[in-house]
Amino acid sequence: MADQERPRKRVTIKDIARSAGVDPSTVTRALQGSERVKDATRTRVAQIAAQMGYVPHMAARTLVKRRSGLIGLVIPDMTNPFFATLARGMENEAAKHDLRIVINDTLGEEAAEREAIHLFLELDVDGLLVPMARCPQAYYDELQSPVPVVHINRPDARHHVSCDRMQGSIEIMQHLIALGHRAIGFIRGPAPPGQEPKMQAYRQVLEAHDIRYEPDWIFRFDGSTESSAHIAERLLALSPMPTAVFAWNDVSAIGLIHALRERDISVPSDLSVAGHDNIQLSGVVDPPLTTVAWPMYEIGQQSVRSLLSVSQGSEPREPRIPAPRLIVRASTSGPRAAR
Amino acid sequence: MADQERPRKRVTIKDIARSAGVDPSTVTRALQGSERVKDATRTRVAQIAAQMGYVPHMAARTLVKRRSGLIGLVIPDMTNPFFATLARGMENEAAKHDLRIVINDTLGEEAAEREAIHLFLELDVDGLLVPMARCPQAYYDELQSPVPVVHINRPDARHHVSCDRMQGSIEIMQHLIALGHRAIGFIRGPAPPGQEPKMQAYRQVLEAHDIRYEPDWIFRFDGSTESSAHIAERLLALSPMPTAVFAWNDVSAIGLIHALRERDISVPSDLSVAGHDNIQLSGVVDPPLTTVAWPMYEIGQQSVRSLLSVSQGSEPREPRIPAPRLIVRASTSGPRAAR
DNA sequence: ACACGGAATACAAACGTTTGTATTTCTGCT
DNA sequence: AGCAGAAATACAAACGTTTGTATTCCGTGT
Repeated sequence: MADQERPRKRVTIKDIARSAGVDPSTVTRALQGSERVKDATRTRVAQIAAQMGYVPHMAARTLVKRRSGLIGLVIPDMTNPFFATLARGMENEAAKHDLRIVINDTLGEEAAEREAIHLFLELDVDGLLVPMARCPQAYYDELQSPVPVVHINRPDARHHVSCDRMQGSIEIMQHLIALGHRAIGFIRGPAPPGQEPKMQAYRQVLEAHDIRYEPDWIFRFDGSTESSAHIAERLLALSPMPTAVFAWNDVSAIGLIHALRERDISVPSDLSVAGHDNIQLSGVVDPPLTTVAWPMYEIGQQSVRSLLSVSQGSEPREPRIPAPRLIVRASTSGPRAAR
Repeated sequence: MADQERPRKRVTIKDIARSAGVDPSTVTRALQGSERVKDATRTRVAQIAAQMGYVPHMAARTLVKRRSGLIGLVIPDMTNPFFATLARGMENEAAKHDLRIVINDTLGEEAAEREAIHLFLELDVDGLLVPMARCPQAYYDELQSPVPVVHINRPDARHHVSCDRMQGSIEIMQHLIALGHRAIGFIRGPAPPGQEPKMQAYRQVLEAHDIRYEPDWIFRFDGSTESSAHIAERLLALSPMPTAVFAWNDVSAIGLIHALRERDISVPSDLSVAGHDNIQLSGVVDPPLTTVAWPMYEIGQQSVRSLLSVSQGSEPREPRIPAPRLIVRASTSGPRAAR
């Protein structure tokens, strides 16, 4: 106990230099594998450094090189596995370029987002990756950013990587219609309806098939269990009742299915339900969800590549992102009447 | 287009000094709100700094102050909402002490964990927070760490914050037994059985009630759908069949329920299933899961507090963490025979 | 008028690297 | 042996802050 190891001084390059009997500058060069230092010296220095437990001091390096080798990632909601996958794609690509990703969570709050950006600016990151930014675009423009920013899924931004945000939803709708559904409800999320590409896709496909848009068939989900119950009630009160529902994400879809089952409506025999996002549980839930998977990993990789182009001053070529993928499982089937 | 804003030079304290007609040292002091500078100067400097868009350069500060104001958090699996909540508790507490949390994801891989630690060491973090460390304890000991480390849920570590890892499981088991179950199966995770507190709790409660331990009733879940199906098959092949199953986490419980339903076994009427973790979906799934919630947010807060004590050299007092909480929902009920 | 003391500010060194340039040390060639 | 040229290394300045100490400036009391 009480082993006071704390006031342990950091091993610096000078310590190594002294111990190796060379100049600090030779040590750096040796450690960097520079050609300018003799093989023998290089290995000797490396060995001494390892043995002394040398850890480079990023702050000092950042100071003189004027770049930190860090990329700041601003995550709105760590809880959402969606972003976790995105982050992993980024890390994978960043590693190839000797860059590291540091993450800051914002809880989806605008103030926290600003703070996160500020932290990263102080950290002198080489780039900023901002998925689903909360702050207005104007903020990112004004922020006469000394650092390149790439947004994810914000098509109006100066630099961005996005996959087609309507495509997956269109496929879901087409899938439902192909099954024979004509009366299809939609569950929307917290975003204003006008800015919701899923909603746009919903209306667009209806229109393409000459199906009338029914405002009564739009429901709003706020994340709570009560919300699901409420939607189920409203749904049951409708006549005619829709035969299918397209939910804006998997959680809302699963919540709805549960609320329906409690009311003796079974999915998909009485009503088809499709989700969006392909979260891990969507395949294991009962019934397994028909849903859409976005290529988040690839988007993550691509956004790092774009960031690199931007920081080299070259306009990144329009990124090619694989399309969202429709995943048909058991929560959708033909409507009762059509069987 | 092509607005070349990139080679924008950083505004430094010297720039402000020049513009304000004072010495750089006065600027720092003004910015820190030191008493040594005249009110008028202080406000003038602050104003100029704001107007010039000054952002402090952490690297420089870190260099001279020899502390970064950063805490490194090594997250094994960002995908797990469990850790997201933990991280938020940490952020909340850290903010109170002017500290910031930076996160690095390790995918649960040992090599990545080492790298993460190394990055943080380079970053000169003031502390390390390591939940569910993968690397052997010896690594953290040897790593004659120049920085305090607090582990989460690793009771054998020098400094750690953990909640009682058996308590919740004991309550689950007692709950099942109180319902009348005597034949209870257990689904274990990837960890070796000996190191699994849930398994220990399982056996301990059985023993306390003079119920014989049946090795045949232990199943292993690896995260896949097939694994769930396989467990269901094995379960059905048993005779007598257990009347309840305690699953080591919610995902495995939900997977099992699904596999059972496909085989016309309904939960809880034919078989009770309890989970662990209280993930968001556990309340919304069908049937809603009986499970255990760990106070991750509080653990997060406490671990930052402990880190602070450790870094001040004082042995942190044994942290008081609220106990895990049993959440009884619909996936458990009395066994058929007992009704 | 003078020294005194405190308030306000300026000076300068330091933190740990990197890097351009100068210097030394080799090597091979005549 | 002498020398050019390359190879290896040393020197020194710089990056943007902070902080201990020195300096200047003022008002006050005698």
